[in-house]
Amino acid sequence: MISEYEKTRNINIQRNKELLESLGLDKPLVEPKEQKRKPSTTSKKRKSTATNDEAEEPSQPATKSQCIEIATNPDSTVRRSSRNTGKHVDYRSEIRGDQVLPLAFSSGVKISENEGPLGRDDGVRKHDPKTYGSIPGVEVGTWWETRKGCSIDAIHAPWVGGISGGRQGAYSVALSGGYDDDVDLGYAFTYTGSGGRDLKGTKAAPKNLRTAPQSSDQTFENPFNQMLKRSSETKKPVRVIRGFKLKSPYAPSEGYRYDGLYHVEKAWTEKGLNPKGYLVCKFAFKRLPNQPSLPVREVSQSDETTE
DNA sequence: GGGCCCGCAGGG
DNA sequence: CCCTGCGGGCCC
Repeated sequence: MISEYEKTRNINIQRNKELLESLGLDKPLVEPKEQKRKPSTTSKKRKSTATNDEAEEPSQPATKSQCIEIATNPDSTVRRSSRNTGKHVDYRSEIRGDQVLPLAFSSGVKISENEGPLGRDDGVRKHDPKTYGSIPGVEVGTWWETRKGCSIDAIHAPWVGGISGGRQGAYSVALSGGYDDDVDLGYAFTYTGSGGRDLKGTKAAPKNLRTAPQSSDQTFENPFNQMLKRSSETKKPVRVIRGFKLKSPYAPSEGYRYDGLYHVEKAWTEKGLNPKGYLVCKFAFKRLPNQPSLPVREVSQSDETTE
């Protein structure tokens, strides 16, 4: 028995896929090369492309070779899971003891060995997140345990919000599975806008939430949705991070990963995947060429509730 | 697992 | 100031 929710979701996903196809986004511009991870033993070097300024120019994405050359530091690859926070897990002995590696590492979900926050530990930014294009020193594939790390490294400033931007368009977006009918092809994806959620709850039950179910239409009046629409006009590059909650083969198994620059190809509205069919703002993203290929999860996500 | 409630950075 | 938002921690 397929639930109404499932049915609507399948329809929406199909529609969004067709939309991406109609835009020519069903295939990557460049076929991803095979991801070879050579077990280098050279010391870690972090190339900081010292091209600051230029908030107007899309800065160059890091090349693939740059990322691969970063060596594996055995001590720094110890990965903590946000799900295990406060559980007093000795990750180091876990790895050295029984050779169990965290999934994010063993399945090759990372591209770069970079692990944030980079640079400073005091939480002060070295770079301004209110810029278009890449952030100096932060390679495509850089991984953080929490959204706070993304913020410190100026990749995506908001700790919760999915969209950050300015007058000429969005600076960055976070894909974290907030909307079930979004389609993620890696090199292209659909994204749902902000708003239309009742974050306060009722007077009787003031929840003071940060996220909540859809309870009204989204519109392009919403400043964040407006920014993304602007992006589709100005073609400013948008930084994209993918989070572990995203249901996609391109999602990291833990934490958040910087996946490089995308363009917003189209903005539209459609009936969203919610009980009342409230309208949502939708956006089609396309990844810019000449960036490291995205890692794919080996374990397929068979979390379909097929019963 | 789910419910609740919190700080925080950003934008108006 | 105010309010928002694809987190996260804690408690159960």
